Amino acid sequence: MSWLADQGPSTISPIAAKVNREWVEHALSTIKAAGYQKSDARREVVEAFARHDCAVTALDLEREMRARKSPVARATVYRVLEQLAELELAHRVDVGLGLASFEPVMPSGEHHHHIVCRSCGRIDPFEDPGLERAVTRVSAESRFAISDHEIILRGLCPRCS
Amino acid sequence: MSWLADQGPSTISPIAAKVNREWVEHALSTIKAAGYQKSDARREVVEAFARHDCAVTALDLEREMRARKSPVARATVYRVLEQLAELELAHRVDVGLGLASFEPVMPSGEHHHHIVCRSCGRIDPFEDPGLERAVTRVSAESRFAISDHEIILRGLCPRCS
DNA sequence: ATGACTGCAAAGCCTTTGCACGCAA
DNA sequence: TTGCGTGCAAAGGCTTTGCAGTCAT
Repeated sequence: MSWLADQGPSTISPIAAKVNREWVEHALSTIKAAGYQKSDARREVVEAFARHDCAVTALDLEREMRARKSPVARATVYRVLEQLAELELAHRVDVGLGLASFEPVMPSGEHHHHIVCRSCGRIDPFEDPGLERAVTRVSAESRFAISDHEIILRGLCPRCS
Repeated sequence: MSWLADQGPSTISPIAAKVNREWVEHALSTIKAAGYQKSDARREVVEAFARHDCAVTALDLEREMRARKSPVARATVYRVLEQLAELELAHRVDVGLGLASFEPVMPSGEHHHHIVCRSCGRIDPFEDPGLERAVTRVSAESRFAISDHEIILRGLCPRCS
């Protein structure tokens, strides 16, 4: 079994949706406040990222920007994503496909988790308040200072089962 | 921030504990039943693996076996772990450190989840029946045929916070 | 004897880093 | 002008693969 991604776009984010302007502004102002200077490349990455609300990889973003004729160097994509993660504007999620993916952090605090098909790699997001409460309780009981959590369900999607 | 592991043994499994004979026998018989033939290298890997009850990487196992003067080629370690995963004797867990780790699957079905320190990389296991019930409920409600789940809490360990 | 398994080395892939150039402030 | 930011290419690190030799059956 190969769990490394192949050449093509990952199944994580097949489509590029409309950019989330609100999030972009939130992100850009946070970035500015953190002392970073303004640049086209960074804005491109932030906007490309803001078209997603579920896990995307750096390589996906690179491909999308190239397709839109606003190419940004791969290294820069990684650097910007790293900065976003540092500023808590992005969370790294690791769905187990061997490559890092990220998703935007909503200021509202709302977030979701992932169901991954072990056959086709399809990823669906889900939310569940009860589960969320349970995780929050466990986090509070822990001796760690928990700031984040990740839940992944694995199985076969309707089509593959 | 570098999230790739460095050269040394990962913090995931600092010590090699006593081998779990019971699990080894369970594994070896399952492997045999699956049609694989007997070999020293495979047995070594299975035994090394059976010394762990939390996440270990292929490279950890390679190092441990070499330290025990029973070296097994890296490629073989990966191949055996892959076979174990296929036979559901091991689960791949992805704690987000950029390398794949595995843990033995207990026939009893008991399992735990992980708390990862985002500063030092320390990984603690935890169990929580209430959380487990919530995940099970969500899994059942999903349209996927869920066979497995993974929960990761991230934050700062007592020493780092 | 036949096919499976191992070890070694090379290749692949994702990610990071070094460095020279360009741009923001 | 100063130094941050970018692009390119090379290096790093984990994982996989090809192949020849060895071992189980």
